[in-house]
Amino acid sequence: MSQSECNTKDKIIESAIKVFAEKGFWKTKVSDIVKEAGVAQGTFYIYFKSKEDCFYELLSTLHNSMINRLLNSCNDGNLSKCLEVYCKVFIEYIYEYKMLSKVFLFEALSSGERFKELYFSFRNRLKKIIAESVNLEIDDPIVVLVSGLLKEIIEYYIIYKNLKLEEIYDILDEGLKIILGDRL
Amino acid sequence: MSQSECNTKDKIIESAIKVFAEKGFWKTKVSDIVKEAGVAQGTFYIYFKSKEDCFYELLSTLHNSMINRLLNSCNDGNLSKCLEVYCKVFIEYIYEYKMLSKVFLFEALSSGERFKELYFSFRNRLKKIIAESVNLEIDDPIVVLVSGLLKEIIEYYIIYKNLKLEEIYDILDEGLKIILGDRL
Amino acid sequence: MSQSECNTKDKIIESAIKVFAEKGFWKTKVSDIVKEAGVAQGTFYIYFKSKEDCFYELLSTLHNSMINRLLNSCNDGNLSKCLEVYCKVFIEYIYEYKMLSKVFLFEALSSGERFKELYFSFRNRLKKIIAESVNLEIDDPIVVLVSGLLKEIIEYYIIYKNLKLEEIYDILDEGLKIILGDRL
Amino acid sequence: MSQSECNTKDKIIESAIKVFAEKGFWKTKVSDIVKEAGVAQGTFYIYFKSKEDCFYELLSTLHNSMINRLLNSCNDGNLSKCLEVYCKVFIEYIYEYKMLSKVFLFEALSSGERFKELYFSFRNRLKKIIAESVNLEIDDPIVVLVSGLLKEIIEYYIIYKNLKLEEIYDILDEGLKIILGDRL
DNA sequence: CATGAATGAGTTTTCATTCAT
DNA sequence: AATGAATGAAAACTCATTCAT
Repeated sequence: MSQSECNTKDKIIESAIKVFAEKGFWKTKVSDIVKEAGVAQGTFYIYFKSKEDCFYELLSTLHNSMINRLLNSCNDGNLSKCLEVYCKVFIEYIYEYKMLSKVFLFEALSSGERFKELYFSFRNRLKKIIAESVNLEIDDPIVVLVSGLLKEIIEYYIIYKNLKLEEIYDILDEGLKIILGDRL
Repeated sequence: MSQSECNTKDKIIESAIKVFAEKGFWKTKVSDIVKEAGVAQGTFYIYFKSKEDCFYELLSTLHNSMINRLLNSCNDGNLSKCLEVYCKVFIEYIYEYKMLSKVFLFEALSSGERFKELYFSFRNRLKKIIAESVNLEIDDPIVVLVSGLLKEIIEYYIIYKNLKLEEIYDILDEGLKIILGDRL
Repeated sequence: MSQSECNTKDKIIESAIKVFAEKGFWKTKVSDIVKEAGVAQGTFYIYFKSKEDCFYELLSTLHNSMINRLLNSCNDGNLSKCLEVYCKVFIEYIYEYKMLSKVFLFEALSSGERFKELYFSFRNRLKKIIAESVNLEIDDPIVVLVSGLLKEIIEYYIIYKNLKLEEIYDILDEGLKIILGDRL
Repeated sequence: MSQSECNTKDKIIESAIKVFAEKGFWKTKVSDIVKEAGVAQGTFYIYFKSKEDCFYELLSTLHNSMINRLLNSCNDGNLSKCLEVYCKVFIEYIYEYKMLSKVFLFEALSSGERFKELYFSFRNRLKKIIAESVNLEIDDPIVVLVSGLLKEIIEYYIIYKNLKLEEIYDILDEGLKIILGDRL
């Protein structure tokens, strides 16, 4: 890849992330993205087959980057220690990219079939990581509860109430304490 | 003539629910709704100011009907008994209107600011009912966990995995047992 | 005509005049007129074949009423005295129905072929009256000048500048003095 | 390729002028204009925000071009000579663009508030030029009469009666003679 | 690669008019 | 006569995508 090729696509991706985060999938126009990126309308279609394609690529990339960050965040032998770390790293990540996450976690489900699949594949990977960290099956009630707790924290306390990270950690800790009980 | 054939607004609402459930907010066209209802394009605009307005009215109605069904479902003096009943009634309702709920619970967040507000106001009413049934504050970790559990069950086991109602109840029960522990 | 028939049509006419005067031909909706009149949409079509027809009837009526008022305003043997009276009565009439006149004098030309014809037939009747009052042909420069003076006064000093009637009369007098010169 | 084939905006403007002249503001559809221009519907909206916007731009341009032609038509030191020249040049211009002028002089008043303002600003510029050419104030009866004479000639003898230019000049001369009297 | 003008199918919305009651 | 719900043909405007330069 030539340097300039790289830069142009990166510029577009950066802008796409920004605009999608602001407006959501359905309301962002390709023209918004290219204006933000400072490139011509046609340039967009050199790098992406369509608006949908661009969104899809962004989603995949973000999901992979999240999963990787999670996997690299805990090498502790103590398994249930890892669960806590995973949850905190995940929340921290979401917190950092609040607007983006809103789109990538809550909009995917309504952006078409392809996106629904992508979304649930991500959810499954996440649950598997949680499950393995406590040596349980993916459908174990403990895993279900942790997954629900995370979703609730993100939707309600990060996106809606916009609490500070410390307050959010407290809510997480109290939740995990109840779920894990003696296991901790 | 049956009731549904008689009343034009009802015919449109029925069709709108059906089409929104199938296609989601962004992909349904007013022309889809009126075709389904067997009325003229202009007729839609006699009863609704716009597609958005129609969606909003449907959402409000559905939310109110859900809340009312919940409130009428438990007169038991035993509070924590009510929690279980509420959860089951709620899940049963969602289960019954699976496709619709998908749109109304997961699409609202990405259909514009008005809808986000409506969604969270519904969420709050729901959490308040849950909280009161166990005599706790809305931000008590127990309430947070129950809310997350319900969300997880709906999103994963009803919408995605499409499990049978009994299996879903089992998951709910196991979850509640862990959350409530000795309180049961 | 029965009493109630009369009343309904009159109510509609009154409202039509009001709404046309406010919004002009193209921007008034039949629904505006009937709302103003307090009758049903369909009632309009009992009395008028179409919106255009209604406008046409109003125009004709108004024109006739103007012409009649003019003709009855001067029985003086002194011809050039009549010219002055005619001009003042005409201006007074226009002044009284300012908004309406704007529509009926300046909008007709752009509301379709039928209306253009009606407008010019009115103009001709008016010029004939002016011409006869000074014993001249319709194309005599004096008549041309008087007609132009009236149009200018209406358009500029009544509609645009919104002057008081006395000021307008002064302008008229000065204009007529120049046009008629020794004839006065 | 000729100039007019080359430039898309010019093609649209040319077509817009033609269609507006034929049908007037309210009856021309954007689809008429683009059909005439041989471009796609969307292309229109690259160059104009709306039909109204297009009409406004055309009006402004035409007005400016008229005013400029007038201002460049007389350098004579003899002021009242200039008045005659101005009137003839103006009438000649109108005569040349008969259909267009009908729309632009008589329709503007009924095409919305913006257009009314534009129309009267043009009228004022015109009257100022006339007034200055005879060293008088804009509200001097002489100016009022000249302005009315022009309006009458255009409306009645050009647009309605469709006389030849020479006949029209005769009417103008006779009118001016009466108005200016000894000043000539 | 990059451009950006051009495309045109697609969608919402309006409103004069009809007609069964 | 009166109603007003229903109609459906228009019309304006949008925007993802293409393609000649």
